Amino acid sequence: MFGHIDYKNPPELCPVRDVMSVASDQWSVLIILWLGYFETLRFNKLKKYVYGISNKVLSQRLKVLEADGYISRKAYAEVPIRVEYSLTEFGHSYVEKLLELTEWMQMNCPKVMANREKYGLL
Amino acid sequence: MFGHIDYKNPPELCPVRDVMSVASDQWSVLIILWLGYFETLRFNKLKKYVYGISNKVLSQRLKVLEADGYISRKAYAEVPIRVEYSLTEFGHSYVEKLLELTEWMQMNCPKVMANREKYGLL
DNA sequence: TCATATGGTTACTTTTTGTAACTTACTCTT
DNA sequence: AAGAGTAAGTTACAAAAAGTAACCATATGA
Repeated sequence: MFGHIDYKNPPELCPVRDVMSVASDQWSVLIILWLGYFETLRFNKLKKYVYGISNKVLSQRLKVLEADGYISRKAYAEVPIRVEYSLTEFGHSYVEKLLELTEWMQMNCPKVMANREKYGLL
Repeated sequence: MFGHIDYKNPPELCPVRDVMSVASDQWSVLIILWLGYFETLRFNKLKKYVYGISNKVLSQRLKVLEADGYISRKAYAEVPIRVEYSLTEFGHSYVEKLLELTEWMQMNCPKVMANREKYGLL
């Protein structure tokens, strides 16, 4: 991220930004966290846990998360078809980092809410 | 985040999601990281470092980040006006967490790029 | 025969972002 | 004295992303 301080460099030279924008996307985070909690989840279950996500965005995110190597998709030729999503080893290493962040969030959430109130009053 | 596993609960009961969506937003992250690197930055400098951000989004983000308590804004009644942004103590505690995440990203960025290549070939 | 289930996709609408020009008020240049 | 420059934004308009809801194939159970 701070590898180059020369801000005139175009973002193409900072792939970290690109990688992060996928991995720390709001929905991606929730998907990865739930897959970390349950070892494997099917499409519709995942949709229920990641409350509020649409089919469209869920399938989009699953694709890019698979492409980036965080999750794996296994389809079983049954009827109706069964598809199972789970974290890869790489995904597991990421979810650990994410959990640290969410713990911080959970701890500091009340503080943020308080700040918002205070700010709103001014 | 996993305080309630009952996925039927509406997201209103999970303010962590709300707080995170502000704090882990793509642009917010970059703003906070740069303010962590330089103690204080003015609007236009910040804009140069956070490469690619627009005036509009920058000022939006600065407002919500201020409201949530991560940054503070000091305006000096000079001509032309001078405005300095910096992290609050709370913001500093957050940037530490963020740096852990970005270090992981930086380390694993090549792996993600490799995964993308592989995936593209199939 | 009609509804149900799965894992999506598609067309359409709404919301969010990005772009670029403009603002205010003072100072420096020509 | 006219015009340009500066700082920190704002605003109107265009483009991109996200949300909504209907639909698809296929088979099973009522």
